[in-house]
Amino acid sequence: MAERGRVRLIDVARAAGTSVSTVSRALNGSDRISPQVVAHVRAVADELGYRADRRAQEFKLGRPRTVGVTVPDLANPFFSEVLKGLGAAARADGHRLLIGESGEDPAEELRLVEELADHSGALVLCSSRLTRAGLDRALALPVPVVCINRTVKNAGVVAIDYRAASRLLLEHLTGLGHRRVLYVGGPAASWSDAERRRTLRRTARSLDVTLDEIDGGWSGHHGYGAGPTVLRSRATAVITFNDLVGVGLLSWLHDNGVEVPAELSVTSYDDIPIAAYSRPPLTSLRNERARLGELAWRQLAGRLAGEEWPRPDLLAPVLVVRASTGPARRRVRIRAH
Amino acid sequence: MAERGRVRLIDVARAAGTSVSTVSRALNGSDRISPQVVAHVRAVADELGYRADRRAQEFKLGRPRTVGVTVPDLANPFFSEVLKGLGAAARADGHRLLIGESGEDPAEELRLVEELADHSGALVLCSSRLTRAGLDRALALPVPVVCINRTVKNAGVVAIDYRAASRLLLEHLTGLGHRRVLYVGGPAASWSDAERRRTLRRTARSLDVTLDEIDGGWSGHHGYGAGPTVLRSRATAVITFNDLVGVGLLSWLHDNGVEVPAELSVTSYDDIPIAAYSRPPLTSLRNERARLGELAWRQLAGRLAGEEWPRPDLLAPVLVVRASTGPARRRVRIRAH
DNA sequence: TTGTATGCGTTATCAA
DNA sequence: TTGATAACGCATACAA
Repeated sequence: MAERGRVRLIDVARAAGTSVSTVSRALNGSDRISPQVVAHVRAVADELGYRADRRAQEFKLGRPRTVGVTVPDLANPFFSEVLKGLGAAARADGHRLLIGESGEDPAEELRLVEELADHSGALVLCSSRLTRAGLDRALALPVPVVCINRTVKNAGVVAIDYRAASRLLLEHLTGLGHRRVLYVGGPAASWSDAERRRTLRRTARSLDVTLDEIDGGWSGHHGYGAGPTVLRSRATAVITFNDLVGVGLLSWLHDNGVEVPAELSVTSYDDIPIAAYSRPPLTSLRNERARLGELAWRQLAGRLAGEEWPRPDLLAPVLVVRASTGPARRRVRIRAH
Repeated sequence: MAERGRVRLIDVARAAGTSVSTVSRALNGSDRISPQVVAHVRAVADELGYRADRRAQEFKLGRPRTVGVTVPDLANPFFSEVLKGLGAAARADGHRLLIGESGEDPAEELRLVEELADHSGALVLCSSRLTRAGLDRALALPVPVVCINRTVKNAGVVAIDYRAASRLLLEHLTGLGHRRVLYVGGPAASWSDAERRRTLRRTARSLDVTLDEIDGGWSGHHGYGAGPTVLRSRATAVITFNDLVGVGLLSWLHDNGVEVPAELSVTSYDDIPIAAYSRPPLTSLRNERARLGELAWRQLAGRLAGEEWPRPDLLAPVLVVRASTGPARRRVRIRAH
């Protein structure tokens, strides 16, 4: 019995010799109804294999219990973890996740957001690549929006505290004697990357560290490709946009005979699981990604309950020191290449 | 103007001085309608900022254009890629992805499947951990189901050709002189793991290779933890369940002074991006994970169009040989530990 | 070509 | 405590 022959409320009512309202009440546990009727209706419903049409229910009831989420890239472990936390929290409150991937493309993300909004009661934008105008359109939609890793007015905000993060990183490096640091950047439209650069610059100034920057990306490929530029620089320590980039860079350095950390220290943001198993293991900033997702749902749940947006949730990262960072070497040796 | 003040079809009709059906037809591009009216209605609709309620539309029209997907673990890059391919293909055909994560738990997966089925027009189970009985219940749902990496009757099937995969791996190893191989397994309820074991055993027999097996898991942690057992074994080559396990194992071997591949060869399944950047780079079986998702959607699309299930799509992997495998050493040196 | 009226499956309002 | 009926927002068969 395919979709067509589906058992409806009225079928149960007929079989039970009663009305749809009674059946509805019996099944939904209303109080103003006799226990015998409830038992009878339940029995009949079971026998017929009745399953309520949840779509019709939600349509009638109003807001869909679905949370729309956009991520730039599903293959990035950072977002996987955020989705995990978000999904678990939302699910615990009876909500589902509708997920869209923008492919790092702002225009596509905007299409996605409008599409998702049509089927969701709330929206979460992970590391949104939306333009300022695009974001305004998103916020004008008739659903509450939380941004993860992007600060925005009139919306929920959950983000990593990059100010604290950058300070932890640079203080660790200066503690090891590094005075010249190179930052290998991330995706162009990334707020996180902009924020990392901004806070690194600021902190570098206050710590009297010389900070150079080059463009990069988000994957191991980008890190490997940055190898030659890194080597040509006069930096004794490198900070990469994330661990994937860091691991890619480590790989290039190894292939080209550069000792880490003896000749060059490498460190990065995020501390995804693989960071512990790279060679050498990567010093990285651990952040509670799953918690980002969880907090996003908390904010949404509050908002849906009629509350105002709370203050942004800022998550402080923890520096996990591993073997990829060590004392700065005395002299920068320039190699031909 | 929040959810309440939403502009409906009837509002547009009133403002345009016409009826709902005319507006509906004008907006949906029906043919039997005069161009002037269309223009007028469109103008009014724009002015009012009308956006059709897609939920109501789909409710009225019937099947939801949503694909429900379950994965054991969102943080596993294998599934991320599958989701990518599936999402892109489904989206190109106007469908969205409703995603649920089972946490490797068969009972949770069953709950998830029933929940997703309530809101989807089709289901994709990625590496389902469902019991036989659970799977039967899933297939009894009024939506078409495709299984990725699990063979099942009366459903769509898209899978990696593990028979070919295992043969590629073992032939590569025997070509290097290995006669004794150890397999570090995956998650308990995993069909993929069972299939890898089955095909490895069979191929090992035909190639006269001695195959030992130990239990493992799916993460780097599991691989690292398997280190001592691996070392105690008499194998000259190790095959791990996937690259994450492989990378974890490499890390342990390095920490304990075991040279790879001089003393031990390591290889695995999947070839996720990180495999190319591990130290040493991992010999692994590349499979087109995104294509798995894409093919799953193709099967569903056909089925939804009224066709029968096609034959299972089997994807042949390609062996990517890197530096983690080399000639078998002559003697197995047993170390104290 | 346009308008009226019905129904999708459910819940909620109102009488009985 | 129950039952008939009106919504929810839209699309469409049918009537005009």
